[in-house]
Amino acid sequence: MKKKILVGMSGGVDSSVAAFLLKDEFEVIGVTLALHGDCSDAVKDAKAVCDKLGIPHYIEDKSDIFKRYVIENFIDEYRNARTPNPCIWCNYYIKFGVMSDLADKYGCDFIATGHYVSRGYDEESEEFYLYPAEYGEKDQTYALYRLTQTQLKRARFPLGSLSKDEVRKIAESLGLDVANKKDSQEICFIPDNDYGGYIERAIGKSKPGNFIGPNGEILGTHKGLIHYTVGQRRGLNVAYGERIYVAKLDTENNAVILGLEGVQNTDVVYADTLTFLTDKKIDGTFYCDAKIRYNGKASPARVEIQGDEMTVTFDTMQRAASPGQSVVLYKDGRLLGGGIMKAR
RNA sequence: UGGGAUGUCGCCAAGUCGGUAAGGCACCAGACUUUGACUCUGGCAUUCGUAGGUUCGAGUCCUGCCAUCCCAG
Repeated sequence: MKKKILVGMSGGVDSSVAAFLLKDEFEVIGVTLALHGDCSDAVKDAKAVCDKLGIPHYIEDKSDIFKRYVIENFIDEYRNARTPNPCIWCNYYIKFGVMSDLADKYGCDFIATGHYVSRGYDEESEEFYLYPAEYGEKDQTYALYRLTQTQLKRARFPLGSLSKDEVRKIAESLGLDVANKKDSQEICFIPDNDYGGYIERAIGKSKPGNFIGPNGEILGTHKGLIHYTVGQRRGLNVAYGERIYVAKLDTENNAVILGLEGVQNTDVVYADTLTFLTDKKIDGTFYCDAKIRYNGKASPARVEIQGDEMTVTFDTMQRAASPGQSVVLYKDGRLLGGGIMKAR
């Protein structure tokens, strides 16, 4: 008898094709989570796909827990002049947290998503690991670095070795309406992409302050710290004569410190809230590859871990490492783990 | 009030002997992107403080006026 697997269906191409690919090996059910706002389109699309694939489809409203674990953290981080990455926590708490509970509820052995990552099993350590998608440009390991062995044990990622093109082709061949649906982007719970406005609606207007130039001069008035992030150039409305970037958010003085090209670069970042995919103890100093943003490639770096904090020193300068974002480590082609960056 | 200087796009700024408005920054749009950013591409002054004059033709020459800045008072 086939094992039963729960596929998280967002209504997009990726999860749809993932569900299809698992049909041979598993008894598949599709679940769409209602997490925020109006999900009717996503639900409708996912339902249509499931009907076409001939698998059951369920809808689960988890907006309360999404709000508590993802949205509130997002707002809190901005309130502290940091730049959060909500997708990281959503994957941890929702996609592989809540979904695990749902797998139990529906009697499923496994959980699958449409992430472009691959999972492997290491005989020696008897542990599962994740490694980047074959087509690197779509790799999503960065967003999954907080997963644990427990979560990994249950997870399946059917898209790890496929390209986006192939996935769309499969969807097309199945006659799925979502085959050419545009990729989702931006923060899912902020459809108009105005995160500043979203936060201000939640916690009130952010307090304006000064833009401080490279020589300590006042260059203008900013709209409130939440509107800026390290490395940002656009939207400053400061005509300095050459490109100028946010170097630092100074919460003490409610000021945005600006600097010329180069100030946003650094070769060392500090992180805490560490987590690793292995259950084994990771400690000490070692070399590996690391990256500080979702898009982009990992660069060689030296990692020094002390307790729940680490210092990552890159061989080459990195652009715009913002407190609140994650630094993710890779070793021997595998996802190792990572942490949340903080100001020194 | 005397003497000097300047007034070209939101900001900075090119504009020879008058020949039919560079560029940078900002801004806007698009591309890229399951986070924030970055980056890239495209757009962006029928008009040169203002009113006249000279000229085939003026941002560029002449005159008046206005504004700003500086030095004298």
